[in-house]
Order: sequence, then C-alpha cells, then structure tokens
Amino acid sequence: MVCSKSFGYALRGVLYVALMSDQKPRVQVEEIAEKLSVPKHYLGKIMKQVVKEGILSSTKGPYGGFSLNEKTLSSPLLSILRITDGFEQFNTCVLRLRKCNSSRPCPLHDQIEANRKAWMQIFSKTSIGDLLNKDEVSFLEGLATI
Amino acid sequence: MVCSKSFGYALRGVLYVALMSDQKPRVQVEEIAEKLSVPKHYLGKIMKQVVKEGILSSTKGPYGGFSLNEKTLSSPLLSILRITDGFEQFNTCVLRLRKCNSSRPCPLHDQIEANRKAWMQIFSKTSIGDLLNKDEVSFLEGLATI
DNA sequence: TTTAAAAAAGATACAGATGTCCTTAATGGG
DNA sequence: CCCATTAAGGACATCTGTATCTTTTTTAAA
Repeated sequence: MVCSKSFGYALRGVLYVALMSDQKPRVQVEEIAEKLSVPKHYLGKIMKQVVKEGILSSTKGPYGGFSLNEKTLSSPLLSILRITDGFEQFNTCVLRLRKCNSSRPCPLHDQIEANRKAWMQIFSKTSIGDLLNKDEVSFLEGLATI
Repeated sequence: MVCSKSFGYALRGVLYVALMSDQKPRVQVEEIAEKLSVPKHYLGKIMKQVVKEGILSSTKGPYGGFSLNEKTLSSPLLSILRITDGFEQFNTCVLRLRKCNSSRPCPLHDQIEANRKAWMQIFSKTSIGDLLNKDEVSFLEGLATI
C-alpha cells in the first residue's frame, strides 16, 4: 500500500527538473538533492536509472545536468515505478500462497486483484505532465521530503 | 501494494490452527512451520505476537501449542496487519512529501487515499472466520509458501 | 590540449526485515 | 519432585533497500 522511498525521490527529481525547465535547461543533482532534502549520491544513482529508462536526458561535464526530453512529460508514473519498485508487488499473493491465481484463487484474491488494478490504473494513466497540470500546484512549493 | 512476508506467515499460521481445531485442540509451531514450508523459529516469533494481541492462545509444555480462543474467528485481518506491518503505510505520501494531507494534497493524494481506504476496508471487514467460510476452500490444500 | 565540472560507476556502510540458534520459563505426566 | 516437551526470549547472522564516499568518464570552455 506504499511505494519505496526511491520512487518518491525519482518522481520528485523529475518533477523538479520539469519545473525548472523554463528557467534553466539543465539541473544538477546537487541542486535537486538540496531542494528536495534528499541524499545526493543516492539520488544520483536513481536519476541515472531514470535516464537509462529514457524518461530524462543527461549530459556530463560543465553546464551539464539533467534535462527534459520528448518522452518526459508523457511518461506514465508506471515507468518510474518499474525502475524503483518493480511490478512483482502486483502479483504477489497477500497470503503468500505459491499457487494462488485467478483460476485457483485464495479467498482474498479477487478483492485484492481488483484493488491492485485500481492502483495500476493510477500509475499507468497518470503522466509526469499530468501532475504538473493539476490544480494542486501549491504542493510544488515544498518538494522537500519527510 | 503488498504485505510483508510476516503477514502471510501469521495469517496462514492462524488459519492452519483453525483448520486443525476439530482434529486437535493445540498445534505446535513445529508442525505449522512444516506444513506451511515456513522458517520455524521465525514463525515462532510471529505467533508469539499474535498470541500477545489476543488473536490466538498458547500453552507451554507437553501437549501445549497454539489454540483458538473466543476472539480468533471474529478477529479482522487488520489486527494481524497491525502486528506485522503497522498502519504507517496507509498514511505515507507516495511522493514522500512532508506536508501532504487532505487540506493540502499532492496531485495524487485523493486518488491514493480512496484506494487505500478500499484496502483498509478489505482488512477490516474480513475476519479470520470469513476466510474459512469462503467457497475457495480448495486453497487450503496447499498453504505452502512461495 | 588542458582544466574544471558534472554524471556514471564502484566500494563500503547502515538499518530493518527476515532467518537461525541457543537458553530460559512454563507445564503436564510420571 | 523430576523430567520431557513446548512456547518465549535473547543473541546473532543474512539479505535488501537506503545512504555515503571515492574514483572514473565525459564534456564544455579557455
């Protein structure tokens, strides 16, 4: 019922780059980590994966950093979740029964599956861009972590 | 979107004791662990907590073991989840924003909260007894773990 | 070409969930 | 009371997610 901390780091990292994109084309991990109150080096590792997945771009060297690309805004949250949490969580029986599946369900299977589908929907239907177009933009004032 | 392994151990442990209750009033952790293919000593620790919570009873010594009590069958799954996973998971912002709440929501807050409520419902409305009265009793044949 | 800046990559550390083992306490039967 | 049996409790090991630090690679500017 919860995502990893890494997911939060990744998503907020991408959002921060997107928010800054009209002010600066590239943002360094140093700045992101500071603004989000997040461990710098760890964030770096996660951003690297986000880049590998194609959700962001990056360049090394002076004036380098992380930047938006054609895919960024249209990327579903699911593509970040895939990196940080994987999808195993959507298929694991809560009773941890080996052979629980739709044709041979545990007593909770159907309810749980319906619920997970709804979760999956949220993450697949919502894109990075969607989050930026929401009314609740005030949330952006403080991207700082827990 | 997933419960801990400990939750699965605990719930199946309780279910096994309930299933055996007409054959034997008490079941030893040794037997439970074997039948569920679960680590014996670790299961012991979890069962202890389940007893402490009042969901099961136990007695030491010869012919001892774990047994049902008045509360067992009516206990909601939530009472087990509380022991093994806690409820923090229902309140943690997926973006890990410090001050995300219903009056100042992140763009995902409302959707996520609705979904978590549904999860919470499953675990609070479903009791141990309910699981035993389900049609899908065939699942009981193999309580063995993943 | 040299230099400095920044991401990428590698090594190590830490914490919590999980798992194992050994000791202690309780209990029923002799 | 004594003994065997079983849960409870404590100490330690392992594994995975999280975090830190150092080194390497790439790049832009001079």
